[in-house]
Amino acid sequence: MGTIENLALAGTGAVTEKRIERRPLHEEVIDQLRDRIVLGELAPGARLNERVLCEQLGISRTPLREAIKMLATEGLVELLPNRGAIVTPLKAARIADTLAVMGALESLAGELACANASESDLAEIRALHFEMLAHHARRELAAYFRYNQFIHMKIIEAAGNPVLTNTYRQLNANVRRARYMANLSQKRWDAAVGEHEEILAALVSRDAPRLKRLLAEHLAHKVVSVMAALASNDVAAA
Amino acid sequence: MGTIENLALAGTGAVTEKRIERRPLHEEVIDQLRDRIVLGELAPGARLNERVLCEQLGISRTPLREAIKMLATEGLVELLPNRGAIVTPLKAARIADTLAVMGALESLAGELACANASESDLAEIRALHFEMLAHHARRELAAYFRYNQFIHMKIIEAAGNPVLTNTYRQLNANVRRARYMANLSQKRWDAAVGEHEEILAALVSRDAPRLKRLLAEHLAHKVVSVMAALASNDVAAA
DNA sequence: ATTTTGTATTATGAATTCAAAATGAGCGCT
DNA sequence: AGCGCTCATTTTGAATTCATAATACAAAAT
Repeated sequence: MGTIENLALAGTGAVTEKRIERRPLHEEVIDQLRDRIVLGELAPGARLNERVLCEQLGISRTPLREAIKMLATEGLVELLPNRGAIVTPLKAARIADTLAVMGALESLAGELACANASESDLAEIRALHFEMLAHHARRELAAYFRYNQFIHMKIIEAAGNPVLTNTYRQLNANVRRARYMANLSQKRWDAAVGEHEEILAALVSRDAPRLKRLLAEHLAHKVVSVMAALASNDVAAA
Repeated sequence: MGTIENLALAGTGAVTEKRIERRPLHEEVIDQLRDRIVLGELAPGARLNERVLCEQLGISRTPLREAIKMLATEGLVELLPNRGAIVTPLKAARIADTLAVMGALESLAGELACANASESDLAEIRALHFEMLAHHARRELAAYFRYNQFIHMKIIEAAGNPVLTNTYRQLNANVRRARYMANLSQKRWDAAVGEHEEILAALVSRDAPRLKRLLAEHLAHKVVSVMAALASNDVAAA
């Protein structure tokens, strides 16, 4: 089937950069599983039954197991020797630890972003910010969260340090799971939006010290709300 | 055989908590490979031939491939679709990025360690420090490096944040490879030891701001020496 | 009734097999 | 001689098979 597409493209002469790309199965699988874990579809503590997952994904155990091993080093699943794997339980202490590390990284990112962000980076962040405002105005929590994430990731990326981006992304996956449980109050939601306004302003004016402080405060609030959400339905112990 | 031991123990009544523990093969393999990569035995850019490694390690391809996938998410190897894996090339830019992130983490660690380190943590760090001094006195570079690493890791651990420890450890593995090429000068070596004295003093007196500053300076020097070492024999491009 | 022990079942761990892609050598061609 | 092309070989990707450990269950004994 890919062949036909290629012939068609060859005929046009317009080489769209759409490479054929057959992604390795383990990549496909890891993305699927990661999504399902982050969205809570695979709940914390849930067992990963290889046979079941194989049938659901329509693959054999080999690439599945490779994906599970990779998710384990990402920290999203835990390997229990001879007893398979479970989705890493959401422990309050661990989430708190993760957020602390993310705070340190955001601080670095703020500093670097003020120095290195391109004008187009800023434009994009501003655009995402307005999209987020739109969803806030419409009280669309899920969409708001998504753009909120986009903005934070984009700020990190604007720092221009791929290692930083990667590290942050991995840690983030682990707390995003908790985030989906956090049904933040209207007041807190409004406040968070306000904080984002300030963060954007600090970044645009490339005021690193102020940006760092704002990011730190923003994170501190996030810690409170996430921990509160966890406390309410924290049961998943090891 | 385990049975006999157990019977013998049962007779004594002294139940030593020595569990049998058979580690999964992929763990054994990942440790072996990680060591060989960090020590440079598997050089940056080197291809990982599955058949060859299987024979050397005396295992089948399945656990080997699992280990390789895990090393890939750790960043020590790169996966080239359909063409296997190579040891991640040491690029100066990437190392610099990694060190920047580690700096942010050390800063956090310093703060937390001043607040959370137990007295036994401090005692252990002091002990390691003296071991390091001994190797410095004898001009045993490799042993010095090892204890240097121990000390830094122990400070991180003393912060009492397992996520921080893990994250730092992974990043560290990536730069340690470069470190082995750094044949630092006598003068720099002596200076580094002096810095460690100060770091220890700041930690013992739990002077967080001072410790953070000292760690930052120490890292800055490390950046210089590592980058210099890389520049001299930087060839391994992707 | 409860606990323990033996057995059957199931799930995971690892090796092997099969398939597909990439590499490399030889060959004909211009 | 240089170049591209085909085909054999090698190597990786994925599925399957085999082995072993964990679990569930039933029966027997206390």
